[in-house]
Amino acid sequence: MSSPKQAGGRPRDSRVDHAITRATRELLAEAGYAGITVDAVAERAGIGKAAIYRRYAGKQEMVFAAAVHDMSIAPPPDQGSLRADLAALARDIAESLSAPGAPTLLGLFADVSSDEAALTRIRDTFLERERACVAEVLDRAARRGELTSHPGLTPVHALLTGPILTWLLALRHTDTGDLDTFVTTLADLLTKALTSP
Amino acid sequence: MSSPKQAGGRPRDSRVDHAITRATRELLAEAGYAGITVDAVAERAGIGKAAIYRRYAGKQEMVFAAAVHDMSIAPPPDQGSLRADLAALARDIAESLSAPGAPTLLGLFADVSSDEAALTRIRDTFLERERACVAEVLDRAARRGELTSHPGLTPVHALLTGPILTWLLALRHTDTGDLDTFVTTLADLLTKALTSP
Amino acid sequence: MSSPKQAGGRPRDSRVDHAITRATRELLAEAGYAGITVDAVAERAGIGKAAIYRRYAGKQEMVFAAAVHDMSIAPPPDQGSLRADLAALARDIAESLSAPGAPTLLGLFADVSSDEAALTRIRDTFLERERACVAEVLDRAARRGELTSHPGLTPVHALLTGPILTWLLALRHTDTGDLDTFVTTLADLLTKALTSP
Amino acid sequence: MSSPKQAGGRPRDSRVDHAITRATRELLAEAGYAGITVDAVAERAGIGKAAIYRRYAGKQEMVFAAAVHDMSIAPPPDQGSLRADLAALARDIAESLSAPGAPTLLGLFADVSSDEAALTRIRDTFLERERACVAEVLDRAARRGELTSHPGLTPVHALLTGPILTWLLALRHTDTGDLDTFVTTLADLLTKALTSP
DNA sequence: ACATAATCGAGACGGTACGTCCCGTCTTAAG
DNA sequence: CTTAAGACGGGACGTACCGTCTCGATTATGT
Repeated sequence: MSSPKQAGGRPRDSRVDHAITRATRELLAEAGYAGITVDAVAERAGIGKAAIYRRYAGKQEMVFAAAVHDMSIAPPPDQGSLRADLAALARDIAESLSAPGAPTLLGLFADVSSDEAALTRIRDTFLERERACVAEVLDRAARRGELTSHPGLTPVHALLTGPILTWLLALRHTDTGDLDTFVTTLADLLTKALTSP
Repeated sequence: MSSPKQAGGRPRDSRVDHAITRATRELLAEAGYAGITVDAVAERAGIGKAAIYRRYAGKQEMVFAAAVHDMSIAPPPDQGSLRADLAALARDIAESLSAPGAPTLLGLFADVSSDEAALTRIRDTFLERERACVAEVLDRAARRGELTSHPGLTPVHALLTGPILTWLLALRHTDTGDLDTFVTTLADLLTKALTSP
Repeated sequence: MSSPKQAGGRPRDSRVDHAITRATRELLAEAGYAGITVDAVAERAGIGKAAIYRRYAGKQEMVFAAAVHDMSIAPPPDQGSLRADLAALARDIAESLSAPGAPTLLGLFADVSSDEAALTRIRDTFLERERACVAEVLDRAARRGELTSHPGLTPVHALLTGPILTWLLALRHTDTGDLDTFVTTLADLLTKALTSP
Repeated sequence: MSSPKQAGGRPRDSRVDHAITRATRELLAEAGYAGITVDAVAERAGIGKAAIYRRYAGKQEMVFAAAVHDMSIAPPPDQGSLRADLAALARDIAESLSAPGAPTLLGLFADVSSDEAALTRIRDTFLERERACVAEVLDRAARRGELTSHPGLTPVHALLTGPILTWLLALRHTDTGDLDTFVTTLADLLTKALTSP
């Protein structure tokens, strides 16, 4: 993101970095991904546009940098069982994707969907953390003896994140239940799918 | 979508409708949702912009109309078992979401995420069809005696569509397998989850 | 300046042309050539920037079009003598170059001095009119018998316009006299130079 | 121009002064007044921008300092007659204004035309030298008895510099003759104007 | 010898304007 | 009333300069 070059000259002011990130997050929350503008971020942050474009190649990178910061996720503490671990992880993922995260992430994916390099960067930054959490949870289950095998990391990851994303985006308004109920049901179904012989 | 007013005067030219739809789809494939412009569609279609805005309320509606046409799905013929039915349905959904469907749908969702009315329209047009297919497949399983109960339509729908969407968008590049393998694994896991006691 | 293409489509709105020209002239008078901006012109005129860039290739062309309109010059009515004709013409030129004309013209010359094509266009539009006036005045003198020969159109033109421009730009603040006095002295000296054997 | 403060500390490096001046002149010749930038001068000179702003209050001063260095003129040696003196002086002035002098001077005048103080500084530095030369030439003529009276320093100055500036800027491309011919004609006409009874 | 102080190149800073692009609307003439 | 063409007001984009500032390093002078 930032240029690694920092030989001579005045160093970057970290207060500017924070001001950009904070302003971006505020405006994402207020106006959403579609409604954010670089000029508005600069004005809100009290900085010049050049300071933004010195750090990020464009609006997408700026938003990405601000958004992923809200989406940092860590493996949940061991809950004692696969079902409880999955429920905890699902709750974490759901929280990280909640407003304004999900639409922002979606807008980003849509915006960069024809830019393979940018897509890869987003994937690597955001998805890899989730993937590592999934791997940790499955490892624990294997160590407990709950699982002797599983269908692979990617399907489990997809079955965990995909339904949550879909529910938040589209099904929330259809469903009669709330997010907690959905997440619990999801963890339950996923546990069955993995532990069924 | 189209204006209901069409009393007297020259009737709309249906070739214009088709030209708009075809041009939109071509440009979606070439440039993606973020890269498409109304001017470009009009030029490619050899028509005027007014002809588009007479039919659609905006860019989003135009794209939506063109995109959902590729996404119409119907309940698959009875495959004899829940597992096979789920696999067939998953395959149909995966196909309907394949390029350029998924990023387009995402861009639309992101664009309209702050417009509740438009969001509802997209949801109702696109998701209801899927939901009906899921219901049909579950009904068949119930009639066969494979299922005595299930956790509700929405969770099953989410567990079917969500992982496919996520895999197409993000995990495809990580996974070693192909779409068919993933879809089969998904149907398998889902069957276990539903039929496990 | 304007594109000659005008086959189909909505025609240019002449009120927009006038609004641009008026706003440009007002802002030139208020802020000078260096202080004018395209955004300010658009705002003052109550139009979009695109309407300006549809007509002019850039700021320079816009300013030029507005400035030359103020600088139209015509041969003065026959004053009965070369001296009186020159005095009248000098007065006209001085008026056409007076604020904000002279600095504007200068800024333009400086701005485009490395663009031979633009320079030629300015020259042709502005200087040719003056040159024709000089020619007319010399012709009259020849018909009256005041002149049997003259050193050429260009030197006379230069001796008329050059001193006025220089005085307005630089010497006005040094000189004790006013513009009228200077113009009279100039016409007097020029008459002597031309009629001296 | 330069700050008078220079009590303690590291003294200014005169190589920096020369590098600035040379780079400014090179870039003026290449890109003209409108095309020159402070960053470009600094880069070309291999120095930092601060070194420029430590010496000059702004771009205009920097350019002015570099440009007038090419424009210093002195009274020509006595040529024995008013006509010859004027021709020699006209030639000197023409040379001092030749590329890139004239457009640069113009750009400066246009840029500072709303800044009375800067305008005065340019005028005093540049025009006063010319004015002194004109005075010297007229004095010689008076001492020779060629002139008993003249219309004042300012008109003569305007009639000498103005036509040359105008010719260089605008008429050069129209005229069939060259600068030498024009300068000779100018000196001739000016002599007639001054010596005619 | 060593602190003081102004210099140096490099480059980030807040601003401002540029010229381009697109949106959704409006205005033509032709059919 | 629809059509193709295209101008309209509005507004965001990303770039380029301006003149200021901050960094670490250098280079003289005054003690």
